Amino acid sequence: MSTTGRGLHGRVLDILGPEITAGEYPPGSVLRTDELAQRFDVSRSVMREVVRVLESMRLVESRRRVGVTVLPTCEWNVYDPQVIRWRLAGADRPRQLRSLTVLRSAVEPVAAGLAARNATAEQCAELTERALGMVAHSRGHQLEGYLVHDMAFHRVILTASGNEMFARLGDVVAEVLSGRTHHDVMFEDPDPAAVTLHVQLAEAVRERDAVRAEELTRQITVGALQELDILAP
Amino acid sequence: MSTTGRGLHGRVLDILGPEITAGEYPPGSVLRTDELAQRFDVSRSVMREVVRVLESMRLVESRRRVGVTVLPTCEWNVYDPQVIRWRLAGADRPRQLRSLTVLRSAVEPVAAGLAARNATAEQCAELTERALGMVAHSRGHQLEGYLVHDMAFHRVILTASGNEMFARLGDVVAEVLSGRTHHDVMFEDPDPAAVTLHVQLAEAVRERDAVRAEELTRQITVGALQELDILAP
DNA sequence: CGGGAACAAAAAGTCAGACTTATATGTCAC
DNA sequence: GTGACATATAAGTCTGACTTTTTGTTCCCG
Repeated sequence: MSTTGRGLHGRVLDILGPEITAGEYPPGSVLRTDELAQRFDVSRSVMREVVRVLESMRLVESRRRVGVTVLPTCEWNVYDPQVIRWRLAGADRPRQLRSLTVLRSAVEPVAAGLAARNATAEQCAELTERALGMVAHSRGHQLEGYLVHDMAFHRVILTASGNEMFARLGDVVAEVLSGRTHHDVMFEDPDPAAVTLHVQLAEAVRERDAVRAEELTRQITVGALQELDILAP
Repeated sequence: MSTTGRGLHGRVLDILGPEITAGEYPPGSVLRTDELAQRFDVSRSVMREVVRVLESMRLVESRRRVGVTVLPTCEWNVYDPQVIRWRLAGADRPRQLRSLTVLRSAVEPVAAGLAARNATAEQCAELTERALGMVAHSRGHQLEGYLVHDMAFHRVILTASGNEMFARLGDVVAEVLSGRTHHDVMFEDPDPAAVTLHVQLAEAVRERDAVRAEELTRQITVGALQELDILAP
Protein backbone atom coordinates (compact mmCIF):
# COMPACT_ATOMS: atom_id res chain seq x y z
CA MET A 1 0.00 0.00 0.00
CA SER A 2 2.73 2.47 0.92
CA THR A 3 4.29 3.94 -2.20
CA THR A 4 7.43 4.99 -0.40
CA GLY A 5 8.78 1.76 1.07
CA ARG A 6 11.76 1.71 -1.26
CA GLY A 7 14.98 2.26 0.60
CA LEU A 8 15.98 3.22 4.09
CA HIS A 9 15.03 6.81 3.52
CA GLY A 10 11.50 5.81 2.59
CA ARG A 11 11.01 3.85 5.75
CA VAL A 12 11.97 6.81 7.91
CA LEU A 13 9.65 9.03 5.88
CA ASP A 14 6.79 6.63 6.43
CA ILE A 15 7.16 7.04 10.17
CA LEU A 16 8.04 10.72 10.44
CA GLY A 17 5.57 11.94 7.82
CA PRO A 18 2.49 10.47 9.52
CA GLU A 19 3.72 11.76 12.88
CA ILE A 20 3.93 15.30 11.58
CA THR A 21 0.66 15.25 9.65
CA ALA A 22 -1.01 13.77 12.72
CA GLY A 23 -0.01 16.94 14.55
CA GLU A 24 2.24 15.20 17.05
CA TYR A 25 4.62 18.13 16.81
CA PRO A 26 2.72 21.43 17.12
CA PRO A 27 3.53 24.07 14.50
CA GLY A 28 6.74 25.83 15.42
CA SER A 29 8.23 22.75 17.06
CA VAL A 30 11.89 22.35 16.30
CA LEU A 31 13.50 19.03 15.44
CA ARG A 32 17.22 18.47 15.14
CA THR A 33 18.58 16.45 12.25
CA ASP A 34 21.19 14.79 14.45
CA GLU A 35 18.66 13.71 17.04
CA LEU A 36 16.34 12.33 14.38
CA ALA A 37 19.21 10.43 12.77
CA GLN A 38 20.00 8.95 16.16
CA ARG A 39 16.38 8.10 16.88
CA PHE A 40 15.90 6.25 13.58
CA ASP A 41 19.42 4.86 13.68
CA VAL A 42 20.34 6.14 10.25
CA SER A 43 23.17 8.31 8.99
CA ARG A 44 22.80 12.07 8.72
CA SER A 45 22.87 11.78 4.92
CA VAL A 46 19.69 9.71 4.94
CA MET A 47 18.07 11.98 7.49
CA ARG A 48 18.91 15.01 5.38
CA GLU A 49 17.18 13.46 2.37
CA VAL A 50 14.10 12.84 4.48
CA VAL A 51 14.08 16.44 5.67
CA ARG A 52 14.41 17.66 2.09
CA VAL A 53 11.34 15.73 1.03
CA LEU A 54 9.33 16.92 4.03
CA GLU A 55 10.47 20.43 3.15
CA SER A 56 9.27 20.08 -0.44
CA MET A 57 5.87 19.06 0.96
CA ARG A 58 6.00 22.22 3.08
CA LEU A 59 5.50 20.20 6.23
CA VAL A 60 8.73 21.57 7.69
CA GLU A 61 11.27 24.28 7.04
CA SER A 62 14.96 23.82 7.68
CA ARG A 63 16.99 26.81 8.81
CA ARG A 64 20.60 27.11 9.83
CA ARG A 65 21.42 27.46 13.47
CA VAL A 66 17.73 26.79 14.26
CA GLY A 67 16.80 23.32 13.13
CA VAL A 68 13.89 21.74 11.34
CA THR A 69 10.76 23.73 12.15
CA VAL A 70 7.31 22.18 11.77
CA LEU A 71 5.07 24.44 9.69
CA PRO A 72 1.39 25.21 10.39
CA THR A 73 -1.22 23.18 8.54
CA CYS A 74 -2.10 26.05 6.23
CA GLU A 75 1.36 25.75 4.68
CA TRP A 76 1.20 22.06 3.88
CA ASN A 77 0.96 20.82 0.31
CA VAL A 78 -2.38 19.18 0.97
CA TYR A 79 -2.65 17.97 -2.63
CA ASP A 80 0.46 15.82 -2.33
CA PRO A 81 -0.80 12.22 -2.62
CA GLN A 82 1.61 11.15 0.08
CA VAL A 83 0.35 13.82 2.47
CA ILE A 84 -3.24 12.90 1.67
CA ARG A 85 -2.55 9.26 2.42
CA TRP A 86 -0.79 10.07 5.68
CA ARG A 87 -3.61 12.29 6.84
CA LEU A 88 -6.30 9.82 5.86
CA ALA A 89 -4.52 7.23 7.95
CA GLY A 90 -4.30 9.58 10.92
CA ALA A 91 -6.48 11.16 13.53
CA ASP A 92 -8.17 13.94 11.59
CA ARG A 93 -9.35 11.47 9.00
CA PRO A 94 -13.02 12.60 9.20
CA ARG A 95 -12.19 16.25 8.58
CA GLN A 96 -9.89 15.26 5.72
CA LEU A 97 -12.53 13.03 4.20
CA ARG A 98 -15.02 15.86 4.29
CA SER A 99 -12.61 18.33 2.62
CA LEU A 100 -11.92 15.86 -0.14
CA THR A 101 -15.58 15.03 -0.68
CA VAL A 102 -16.41 18.71 -1.01
CA LEU A 103 -13.60 19.00 -3.54
CA ARG A 104 -15.09 16.06 -5.40
CA SER A 105 -18.50 17.72 -5.44
CA ALA A 106 -16.96 20.74 -7.12
CA VAL A 107 -14.72 18.99 -9.62
CA GLU A 108 -16.52 15.86 -10.75
CA PRO A 109 -19.62 17.46 -12.27
CA VAL A 110 -17.51 19.72 -14.45
CA ALA A 111 -15.25 16.81 -15.33
CA ALA A 112 -18.25 14.72 -16.32
CA GLY A 113 -19.50 17.51 -18.56
CA LEU A 114 -16.14 17.61 -20.30
CA ALA A 115 -16.02 13.83 -20.49
CA ALA A 116 -19.32 13.85 -22.37
CA ARG A 117 -17.63 16.03 -24.96
CA ASN A 118 -14.23 14.38 -25.09
CA ALA A 119 -14.54 10.72 -24.15
CA THR A 120 -13.22 8.24 -26.70
CA ALA A 121 -15.25 5.25 -27.80
CA GLU A 122 -13.08 3.02 -25.60
CA GLN A 123 -13.69 5.23 -22.59
CA CYS A 124 -17.43 5.19 -23.22
CA ALA A 125 -17.31 1.43 -23.43
CA GLU A 126 -15.39 1.06 -20.19
CA LEU A 127 -17.78 3.46 -18.49
CA THR A 128 -20.75 1.31 -19.47
CA GLU A 129 -18.89 -1.82 -18.47
CA ARG A 130 -18.04 -0.41 -15.04
CA ALA A 131 -21.60 0.79 -14.48
CA LEU A 132 -22.87 -2.69 -15.28
CA GLY A 133 -20.25 -4.13 -12.95
CA MET A 134 -21.58 -1.88 -10.19
CA VAL A 135 -25.10 -3.11 -10.84
CA ALA A 136 -23.92 -6.72 -10.76
CA HIS A 137 -22.25 -6.23 -7.37
CA SER A 138 -24.89 -4.00 -5.83
CA ARG A 139 -26.68 -6.72 -3.88
CA GLY A 140 -25.63 -9.34 -1.39
CA HIS A 141 -22.49 -8.29 0.45
CA GLN A 142 -20.27 -7.81 -2.60
CA LEU A 143 -18.88 -4.51 -1.35
CA GLU A 144 -15.32 -5.20 -2.49
CA GLY A 145 -16.34 -5.97 -6.04
CA TYR A 146 -18.63 -2.96 -6.10
CA LEU A 147 -15.82 -0.73 -4.87
CA VAL A 148 -13.45 -1.85 -7.63
CA HIS A 149 -15.91 -0.86 -10.32
CA ASP A 150 -16.93 2.35 -8.56
CA MET A 151 -13.31 3.53 -8.31
CA ALA A 152 -12.61 2.60 -11.92
CA PHE A 153 -15.79 4.35 -13.08
CA HIS A 154 -14.88 7.67 -11.50
CA ARG A 155 -11.30 7.40 -12.65
CA VAL A 156 -12.46 7.02 -16.23
CA ILE A 157 -14.72 10.05 -15.92
CA LEU A 158 -11.88 12.18 -14.60
CA THR A 159 -9.42 10.93 -17.21
CA ALA A 160 -11.89 11.27 -20.08
CA SER A 161 -12.40 14.93 -19.20
CA GLY A 162 -9.13 15.55 -21.00
CA ASN A 163 -7.96 17.89 -18.25
CA GLU A 164 -4.81 16.69 -16.54
CA MET A 165 -5.63 18.47 -13.27
CA PHE A 166 -8.89 16.55 -13.09
CA ALA A 167 -7.26 13.31 -14.17
CA ARG A 168 -4.76 13.55 -11.34
CA LEU A 169 -7.60 13.56 -8.80
CA GLY A 170 -8.41 9.97 -9.73
CA ASP A 171 -6.24 8.69 -6.90
CA VAL A 172 -7.87 11.04 -4.42
CA VAL A 173 -11.38 9.95 -5.35
CA ALA A 174 -10.27 6.33 -5.17
CA GLU A 175 -8.96 6.91 -1.64
CA VAL A 176 -12.23 8.54 -0.61
CA LEU A 177 -14.36 5.75 -2.03
CA SER A 178 -12.10 3.10 -0.60
CA GLY A 179 -12.17 4.76 2.80
CA ARG A 180 -15.95 4.84 2.80
CA THR A 181 -16.10 1.10 2.27
CA HIS A 182 -13.27 0.01 4.51
CA HIS A 183 -13.05 2.42 7.43
CA ASP A 184 -16.39 4.10 7.76
CA VAL A 185 -19.76 2.60 8.33
CA MET A 186 -21.26 1.49 5.07
CA PHE A 187 -24.69 0.00 4.81
CA GLU A 188 -24.84 -3.61 3.80
CA ASP A 189 -25.49 -2.75 0.17
CA PRO A 190 -24.94 0.50 -1.73
CA ASP A 191 -27.83 2.89 -2.30
CA PRO A 192 -29.80 1.63 -5.33
CA ALA A 193 -30.47 5.21 -6.40
CA ALA A 194 -26.73 5.87 -6.61
CA VAL A 195 -26.24 2.79 -8.76
CA THR A 196 -28.93 3.95 -11.14
CA LEU A 197 -27.33 7.38 -11.37
CA HIS A 198 -24.06 5.79 -12.46
CA VAL A 199 -25.77 3.80 -15.18
CA GLN A 200 -27.53 6.93 -16.41
CA LEU A 201 -24.27 8.86 -16.32
CA ALA A 202 -22.53 6.31 -18.50
CA GLU A 203 -25.47 6.64 -20.86
CA ALA A 204 -25.32 10.44 -20.89
CA VAL A 205 -21.61 10.44 -21.69
CA ARG A 206 -22.13 7.92 -24.46
CA GLU A 207 -24.84 10.15 -25.93
CA ARG A 208 -22.64 13.25 -25.59
CA ASP A 209 -25.19 14.94 -23.36
CA ALA A 210 -22.86 17.20 -21.36
CA VAL A 211 -25.60 19.02 -19.44
CA ARG A 212 -27.20 15.80 -18.28
CA ALA A 213 -23.86 14.24 -17.40
CA GLU A 214 -23.02 17.25 -15.26
CA GLU A 215 -26.36 17.21 -13.51
CA LEU A 216 -26.25 13.48 -12.82
CA THR A 217 -22.77 13.75 -11.38
CA ARG A 218 -23.95 16.60 -9.20
CA GLN A 219 -26.60 14.30 -7.80
CA ILE A 220 -24.03 11.58 -7.16
CA THR A 221 -21.70 13.89 -5.27
CA VAL A 222 -24.55 15.48 -3.33
CA GLY A 223 -25.42 11.96 -2.24
CA ALA A 224 -21.86 11.39 -1.10
CA LEU A 225 -21.97 14.60 0.94
CA GLN A 226 -25.28 13.68 2.55
CA GLU A 227 -23.85 10.30 3.46
CA LEU A 228 -21.06 12.09 5.32
CA ASP A 229 -23.55 14.32 7.11
CA ILE A 230 -25.42 11.27 8.34
CA LEU A 231 -22.25 9.66 9.63
CA ALA A 232 -20.71 12.75 11.25
CA PRO A 233 -23.31 15.49 11.59
CA MET B 1 10.03 34.86 -6.67
CA SER B 2 11.57 31.40 -6.51
CA THR B 3 10.71 29.72 -3.25
CA THR B 4 13.55 27.27 -3.48
CA GLY B 5 16.63 29.48 -3.75
CA ARG B 6 17.82 28.54 -0.26
CA GLY B 7 20.99 26.53 -0.36
CA LEU B 8 23.09 24.88 -2.98
CA HIS B 9 20.57 22.09 -3.38
CA GLY B 10 17.81 24.58 -4.18
CA ARG B 11 19.81 26.19 -6.94
CA VAL B 12 20.34 22.86 -8.69
CA LEU B 13 16.65 22.08 -8.30
CA ASP B 14 15.73 25.40 -9.89
CA ILE B 15 17.65 24.40 -13.01
CA LEU B 16 16.92 20.70 -13.24
CA GLY B 17 13.23 20.95 -12.29
CA PRO B 18 12.31 23.36 -15.09
CA GLU B 19 14.34 21.30 -17.57
CA ILE B 20 12.39 18.16 -16.75
CA THR B 21 8.98 19.81 -16.65
CA ALA B 22 9.80 21.49 -19.95
CA GLY B 23 10.13 18.02 -21.42
CA GLU B 24 13.80 18.35 -22.30
CA TYR B 25 14.28 14.74 -21.27
CA PRO B 26 11.60 12.52 -22.83
CA PRO B 27 9.85 10.10 -20.47
CA GLY B 28 12.01 7.06 -19.91
CA SER B 29 15.25 9.01 -20.25
CA VAL B 30 17.84 7.93 -17.77
CA LEU B 31 20.05 10.34 -15.86
CA ARG B 32 22.97 9.29 -13.70
CA THR B 33 23.47 10.91 -10.32
CA ASP B 34 27.23 11.05 -10.75
CA GLU B 35 27.03 12.76 -14.11
CA LEU B 36 24.52 15.29 -12.81
CA ALA B 37 26.73 16.00 -9.80
CA GLN B 38 29.61 16.60 -12.18
CA ARG B 39 27.54 18.80 -14.47
CA PHE B 40 26.34 21.05 -11.64
CA ASP B 41 29.67 20.84 -9.85
CA VAL B 42 28.17 19.69 -6.58
CA SER B 43 28.80 16.69 -4.37
CA ARG B 44 26.84 13.51 -4.72
CA SER B 45 25.15 14.18 -1.37
CA VAL B 46 23.60 17.36 -2.70
CA MET B 47 22.65 15.69 -5.93
CA ARG B 48 20.99 12.87 -4.05
CA GLU B 49 18.86 15.34 -2.10
CA VAL B 50 17.78 16.94 -5.36
CA VAL B 51 16.83 13.56 -6.82
CA ARG B 52 14.85 12.75 -3.68
CA VAL B 53 12.77 15.90 -4.06
CA LEU B 54 12.17 15.31 -7.76
CA GLU B 55 11.16 11.79 -6.85
CA SER B 56 8.64 13.02 -4.28
CA MET B 57 7.15 15.19 -7.03
CA ARG B 58 6.94 12.06 -9.16
CA LEU B 59 8.95 13.71 -11.91
CA VAL B 60 11.55 10.96 -11.76
CA GLU B 61 12.05 7.54 -10.27
CA SER B 62 15.38 6.31 -8.97
CA ARG B 63 16.23 2.65 -9.31
CA ARG B 64 19.35 0.73 -8.48
CA ARG B 65 21.59 -0.34 -11.28
CA VAL B 66 19.44 1.71 -13.67
CA GLY B 67 19.65 5.35 -12.73
CA VAL B 68 17.21 8.20 -12.43
CA THR B 69 14.37 7.63 -14.88
CA VAL B 70 12.20 10.52 -16.05
CA LEU B 71 8.51 9.67 -15.59
CA PRO B 72 5.73 10.45 -18.09
CA THR B 73 3.67 13.58 -17.53
CA CYS B 74 0.66 11.61 -16.29
CA GLU B 75 2.69 10.62 -13.23
CA TRP B 76 3.73 14.10 -12.18
CA ASN B 77 2.32 15.72 -9.05
CA VAL B 78 0.78 18.52 -11.06
CA TYR B 79 -0.67 20.15 -7.94
CA ASP B 80 2.75 20.75 -6.44
CA PRO B 81 3.14 24.55 -6.40
CA GLN B 82 6.75 24.20 -7.43
CA VAL B 83 5.83 22.06 -10.43
CA ILE B 84 3.06 24.47 -11.39
CA ARG B 85 5.47 27.38 -11.28
CA TRP B 86 8.08 25.55 -13.34
CA ARG B 87 5.56 24.58 -15.97
CA LEU B 88 4.04 28.05 -16.15
CA ALA B 89 7.51 29.40 -16.80
CA GLY B 90 8.15 26.87 -19.53
CA ALA B 91 7.07 26.05 -23.03
CA ASP B 92 3.68 24.48 -22.50
CA ARG B 93 2.51 27.47 -20.55
CA PRO B 94 -0.66 27.94 -22.63
CA ARG B 95 -1.83 24.38 -22.10
CA GLN B 96 -1.05 24.64 -18.41
CA LEU B 97 -2.91 27.93 -18.12
CA ARG B 98 -5.95 26.39 -19.72
CA SER B 99 -5.93 23.37 -17.41
CA LEU B 100 -5.73 25.60 -14.39
CA THR B 101 -8.45 27.92 -15.63
CA VAL B 102 -10.78 24.98 -16.15
CA LEU B 103 -9.97 23.85 -12.63
CA ARG B 104 -10.82 27.34 -11.41
CA SER B 105 -14.14 27.23 -13.23
CA ALA B 106 -15.01 24.06 -11.36
CA VAL B 107 -13.79 25.01 -7.92
CA GLU B 108 -14.43 28.71 -7.46
CA PRO B 109 -18.22 28.71 -7.85
CA VAL B 110 -18.59 26.04 -5.18
CA ALA B 111 -16.05 27.85 -2.99
CA ALA B 112 -18.01 31.09 -3.36
CA GLY B 113 -21.21 29.32 -2.34
CA LEU B 114 -19.51 28.05 0.80
CA ALA B 115 -17.95 31.45 1.43
CA ALA B 116 -21.42 32.98 1.45
CA ARG B 117 -22.28 30.62 4.28
CA ASN B 118 -19.04 30.71 6.23
CA ALA B 119 -17.32 34.06 5.67
CA THR B 120 -16.53 36.05 8.81
CA ALA B 121 -17.40 39.71 9.13
CA GLU B 122 -13.76 40.59 8.51
CA GLN B 123 -13.67 38.51 5.35
CA CYS B 124 -16.85 40.14 4.07
CA ALA B 125 -15.31 43.53 4.74
CA GLU B 126 -12.10 42.70 2.90
CA LEU B 127 -14.09 41.33 0.01
CA THR B 128 -15.99 44.59 -0.35
CA GLU B 129 -12.78 46.53 0.03
CA ARG B 130 -11.03 44.53 -2.68
CA ALA B 131 -14.00 44.85 -5.04
CA LEU B 132 -13.94 48.60 -4.58
CA GLY B 133 -10.20 48.55 -5.16
CA MET B 134 -10.80 46.78 -8.44
CA VAL B 135 -13.33 49.40 -9.45
CA ALA B 136 -10.91 52.17 -8.55
CA HIS B 137 -8.17 50.65 -10.73
CA SER B 138 -10.38 49.54 -13.60
CA ARG B 139 -9.69 52.52 -15.85
CA GLY B 140 -6.61 54.18 -17.19
CA HIS B 141 -3.71 51.72 -17.39
CA GLN B 142 -3.70 50.71 -13.73
CA LEU B 143 -3.37 47.02 -14.50
CA GLU B 144 -0.89 46.33 -11.70
CA GLY B 145 -3.07 47.85 -9.02
CA TYR B 146 -6.09 46.06 -10.42
CA LEU B 147 -4.24 42.74 -10.36
CA VAL B 148 -3.30 43.09 -6.69
CA HIS B 149 -6.92 43.52 -5.67
CA ASP B 150 -8.14 40.84 -8.05
CA MET B 151 -5.72 38.26 -6.63
CA ALA B 152 -6.56 39.22 -3.06
CA PHE B 153 -10.29 39.08 -3.81
CA HIS B 154 -10.18 35.53 -5.10
CA ARG B 155 -7.88 34.42 -2.32
CA VAL B 156 -10.36 35.66 0.27
CA ILE B 157 -13.20 33.80 -1.45
CA LEU B 158 -11.22 30.56 -1.45
CA THR B 159 -10.09 30.98 2.14
CA ALA B 160 -13.53 32.02 3.39
CA SER B 161 -14.99 28.82 1.96
CA GLY B 162 -13.60 27.12 5.05
CA ASN B 163 -12.33 24.20 2.97
CA GLU B 164 -8.58 23.80 3.17
CA MET B 165 -8.36 22.15 -0.26
CA PHE B 166 -9.97 25.19 -1.79
CA ALA B 167 -7.93 27.58 0.31
CA ARG B 168 -4.72 26.02 -0.94
CA LEU B 169 -5.67 26.89 -4.52
CA GLY B 170 -5.27 30.58 -3.72
CA ASP B 171 -1.70 30.53 -4.98
CA VAL B 172 -2.72 28.78 -8.18
CA VAL B 173 -5.42 31.32 -8.94
CA ALA B 174 -3.00 34.12 -8.18
CA GLU B 175 -0.51 32.67 -10.65
CA VAL B 176 -3.18 32.40 -13.32
CA LEU B 177 -4.39 35.96 -12.83
CA SER B 178 -0.86 37.27 -12.68
CA GLY B 179 0.06 35.42 -15.84
CA ARG B 180 -2.88 36.89 -17.69
CA THR B 181 -1.75 40.43 -16.88
CA HIS B 182 1.97 39.98 -17.33
CA HIS B 183 2.60 37.40 -20.03
CA ASP B 184 -0.50 37.19 -22.12
CA VAL B 185 -2.22 39.84 -24.10
CA MET B 186 -4.53 41.83 -21.89
CA PHE B 187 -6.70 44.60 -23.16
CA GLU B 188 -5.83 48.07 -21.97
CA ASP B 189 -8.44 47.98 -19.24
CA PRO B 190 -10.25 45.04 -17.67
CA ASP B 191 -13.73 44.14 -18.86
CA PRO B 192 -16.22 46.43 -17.05
CA ALA B 193 -18.72 43.58 -16.86
CA ALA B 194 -16.21 41.46 -14.92
CA VAL B 195 -15.60 44.29 -12.48
CA THR B 196 -19.32 44.63 -11.86
CA LEU B 197 -19.60 40.88 -11.25
CA HIS B 198 -16.95 41.09 -8.54
CA VAL B 199 -18.80 43.93 -6.80
CA GLN B 200 -22.02 41.95 -6.93
CA LEU B 201 -20.26 38.84 -5.65
CA ALA B 202 -18.93 40.69 -2.61
CA GLU B 203 -22.47 41.87 -2.03
CA ALA B 204 -23.94 38.37 -2.36
CA VAL B 205 -21.47 36.93 0.13
CA ARG B 206 -22.17 39.75 2.56
CA GLU B 207 -25.89 39.03 2.27
CA ARG B 208 -25.31 35.26 2.70
CA ASP B 209 -26.88 34.54 -0.66
CA ALA B 210 -25.05 31.32 -1.53
CA VAL B 211 -26.95 30.56 -4.71
CA ARG B 212 -26.34 34.01 -6.15
CA ALA B 213 -22.68 33.93 -5.10
CA GLU B 214 -22.22 30.64 -6.88
CA GLU B 215 -23.94 31.84 -10.02
CA LEU B 216 -21.99 35.11 -10.16
CA THR B 217 -18.71 33.26 -9.74
CA ARG B 218 -19.73 30.91 -12.51
CA GLN B 219 -20.15 33.92 -14.76
CA ILE B 220 -16.74 35.26 -13.76
CA THR B 221 -14.97 32.00 -14.52
CA VAL B 222 -16.87 31.50 -17.76
CA GLY B 223 -15.58 34.91 -18.74
CA ALA B 224 -12.03 33.85 -17.92
CA LEU B 225 -12.43 30.76 -20.09
CA GLN B 226 -13.82 32.77 -23.00
CA GLU B 227 -10.89 35.14 -22.72
CA LEU B 228 -8.56 32.16 -23.15
CA ASP B 229 -10.53 30.96 -26.16
CA ILE B 230 -10.13 34.33 -27.81
CA LEU B 231 -6.38 34.34 -27.18
CA ALA B 232 -5.68 30.73 -28.18
CA PRO B 233 -8.65 29.26 -30.00
C1' DC C 1 19.36 -25.06 -30.11
C1' DG C 2 16.95 -23.47 -25.92
C1' DG C 3 16.56 -22.56 -21.02
C1' DG C 4 18.14 -21.76 -16.67
C1' DA C 5 21.65 -20.95 -13.14
C1' DA C 6 25.69 -18.75 -11.79
C1' DC C 7 28.46 -14.67 -12.24
C1' DA C 8 30.14 -10.00 -12.97
C1' DA C 9 29.52 -5.19 -13.50
C1' DA C 10 27.09 -0.95 -12.78
C1' DA C 11 24.68 2.39 -10.40
C1' DA C 12 22.21 3.75 -6.46
C1' DG C 13 22.22 3.42 -1.45
C1' DT C 14 24.56 3.95 2.98
C1' DC C 15 27.83 5.47 6.29
C1' DA C 16 31.42 8.13 8.89
C1' DG C 17 34.07 12.05 9.65
C1' DA C 18 35.95 16.44 8.72
C1' DC C 19 35.12 20.90 7.45
C1' DT C 20 32.33 25.37 6.14
C1' DT C 21 28.78 28.76 6.69
C1' DA C 22 25.11 31.25 8.32
C1' DT C 23 22.80 33.10 12.22
C1' DA C 24 20.60 33.53 16.75
C1' DT C 25 21.96 34.98 21.02
C1' DG C 26 24.58 36.72 24.56
C1' DT C 27 28.20 40.16 26.03
C1' DC C 28 30.37 44.28 26.54
C1' DA C 29 31.41 48.99 25.86
C1' DC C 30 29.45 53.32 25.23
C1' DG D 1 19.12 51.13 26.51
C1' DT D 2 21.50 50.59 22.14
C1' DG D 3 24.77 49.18 19.08
C1' DA D 4 28.80 46.46 17.66
C1' DC D 5 31.18 42.40 18.32
C1' DA D 6 32.16 37.67 19.68
C1' DT D 7 30.69 32.93 20.22
C1' DA D 8 28.31 28.82 20.03
C1' DT D 9 25.24 26.01 17.39
C1' DA D 10 23.07 23.39 13.95
C1' DA D 11 22.53 22.98 9.19
C1' DG D 12 25.10 22.64 4.86
C1' DT D 13 28.79 20.59 2.09
C1' DC D 14 32.39 17.47 0.54
C1' DT D 15 34.99 13.22 0.17
C1' DG D 16 35.95 8.53 -0.04
C1' DA D 17 35.10 3.96 1.19
C1' DC D 18 31.87 0.39 1.44
C1' DT D 19 27.20 -2.29 0.65
C1' DT D 20 23.24 -3.79 -1.87
C1' DT D 21 20.34 -4.54 -5.52
C1' DT D 22 19.50 -5.43 -10.16
C1' DT D 23 20.48 -6.24 -14.87
C1' DG D 24 22.66 -8.48 -18.53
C1' DT D 25 25.84 -11.89 -19.92
C1' DT D 26 27.95 -16.09 -20.10
C1' DC D 27 28.22 -20.70 -19.82
C1' DC D 28 26.72 -25.20 -18.78
C1' DC D 29 23.41 -28.71 -19.22
C1' DG D 30 19.28 -30.73 -21.12
